[in-house]
Amino acid sequence: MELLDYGVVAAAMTNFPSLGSGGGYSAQNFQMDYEDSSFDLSDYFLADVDPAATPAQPELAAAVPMVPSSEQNLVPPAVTGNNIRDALPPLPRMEEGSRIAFRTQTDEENLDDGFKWRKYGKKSVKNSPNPRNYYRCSTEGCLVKKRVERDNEDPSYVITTYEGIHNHSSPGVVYYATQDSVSGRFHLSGSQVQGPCSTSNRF
DNA sequence: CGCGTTTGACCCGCGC
DNA sequence: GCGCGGGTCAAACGCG
Repeated sequence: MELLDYGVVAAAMTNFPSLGSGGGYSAQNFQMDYEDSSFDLSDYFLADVDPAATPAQPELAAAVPMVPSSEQNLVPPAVTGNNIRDALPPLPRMEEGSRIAFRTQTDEENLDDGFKWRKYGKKSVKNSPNPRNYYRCSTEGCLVKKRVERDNEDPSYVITTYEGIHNHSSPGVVYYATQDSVSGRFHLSGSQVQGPCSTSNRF
């Protein structure tokens, strides 16, 4: 298991833009699952969903711990009220085949992450009673895929695996990073904005 | 009618 | 070469 770099963090934000906001659910304790070595992906997030949390105050509290220690000097001293994409240092370009996975405690099978997905397949998986669903981003020209399956060991969790990077912005979601003055941690917040979907490339 | 879902068939890589 | 498992295709169907 490797630590995430900024590119992966950005991928997480880009691929999961409304985690905790747009879908009507909230994510807390957003962190890497360092212990889980059974997952064969290079990047693995654990997102615990608190259904009682208000959608208006989402937070992805582990943005800073995901930064490799060798690059922590790149963290800006304070980013309050700025777009997270402006606050972070230049991102390394993710290769096309990059993947990222989340484990989310939710009853929702198909999480609303702000993007429009089209289901194209369903397969039963060996050693798992739960089928795996395959989705493609329905935006024209976007080749991002995601797999969604229930956790074999704990059906209350849903494992969502994203493959690829969106070549367009999420419809109507903007991110803000704020820093907790007490803990020094950065908090990532998302909010819906009005207007047409931008199709410009990121960064 | 357009778009999304369902589902069986098909393809491909891998291990034996 | 064969079987198995994972991933994708595409026709049929449903829904607004």
